[in-house]
Amino acid sequence: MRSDCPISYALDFFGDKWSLLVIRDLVFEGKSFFKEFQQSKEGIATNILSSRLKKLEASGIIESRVYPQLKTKKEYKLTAKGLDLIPVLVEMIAWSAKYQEGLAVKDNFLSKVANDREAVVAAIRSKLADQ
Amino acid sequence: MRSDCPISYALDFFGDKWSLLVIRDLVFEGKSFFKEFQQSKEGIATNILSSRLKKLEASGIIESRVYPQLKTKKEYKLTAKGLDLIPVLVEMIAWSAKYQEGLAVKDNFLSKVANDREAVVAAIRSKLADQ
DNA sequence: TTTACTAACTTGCAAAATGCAAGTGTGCAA
DNA sequence: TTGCACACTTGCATTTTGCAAGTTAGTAAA
Repeated sequence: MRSDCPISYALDFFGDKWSLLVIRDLVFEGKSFFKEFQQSKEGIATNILSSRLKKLEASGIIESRVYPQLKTKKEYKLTAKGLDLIPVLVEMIAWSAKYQEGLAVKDNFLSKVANDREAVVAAIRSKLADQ
Repeated sequence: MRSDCPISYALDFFGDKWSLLVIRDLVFEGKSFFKEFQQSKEGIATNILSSRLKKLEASGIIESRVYPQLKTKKEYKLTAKGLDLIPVLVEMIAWSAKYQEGLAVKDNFLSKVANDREAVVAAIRSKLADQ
């Protein structure tokens, strides 16, 4: 930890170009497996992905278990601490959508967030819980 | 830009360990000058600070002008695009405060955010506007 | 039970980013 | 015109990242 600043604390967890993309894949893309993360369009290298998954797990943001149906696979999922990052992601999406056209953001996302941000977060959470 | 994903887009701006700390200093610490950023407790190197200020300015998140009272100084301030990152910072602070005790977060910050997040953001904005 | 296949890493090495110390250039005040 | 403050810049060592090529272990068909 670099200081007692909460922003600095958060950046120690996901202040890089890749960690939040893994979390994005878990939250919005329904991904759970190493290979799925690897196939995301940003193209993360396998060594970086491996180190990020380890760091996120050590940080208590994700957890993993051997996938029962195929024991060579590991299944990753968000912990409560990881799920609580959804509001951060939502604000980042809203900010990006406001300042850059053409991003992959659903049409009425901005108005939904402006109108009832809590409901947007709750909807994302409940969709995840179904899986 | 690595992809059309809004999270990825945002990370291209501030997906590192330093950019958001500069923005934090601008938003919460009332800092405006190179030396002030440099003196923050995390200890940013001058070359990194210089490159981050340039990148943030090129991105339209901050702007600078020669400080009239002392022309060797440059004064940095947030643009509208930068000010719109306040909600992201607020969510990050709330997340950190929830999961780590002892951080420098005001006592009732969490309850204020839970109770009326918009008001918290508006209060930060209006305090900044006074300067 | 051998062979092939798949998934999740690991390793080696080159390239890029970062950290640190020591400069440089410009304005200002004595 | 000397000294100083401030905002950078430079050089170099260290660290992190990116890429390609392994390695290990479970699975499934021959």
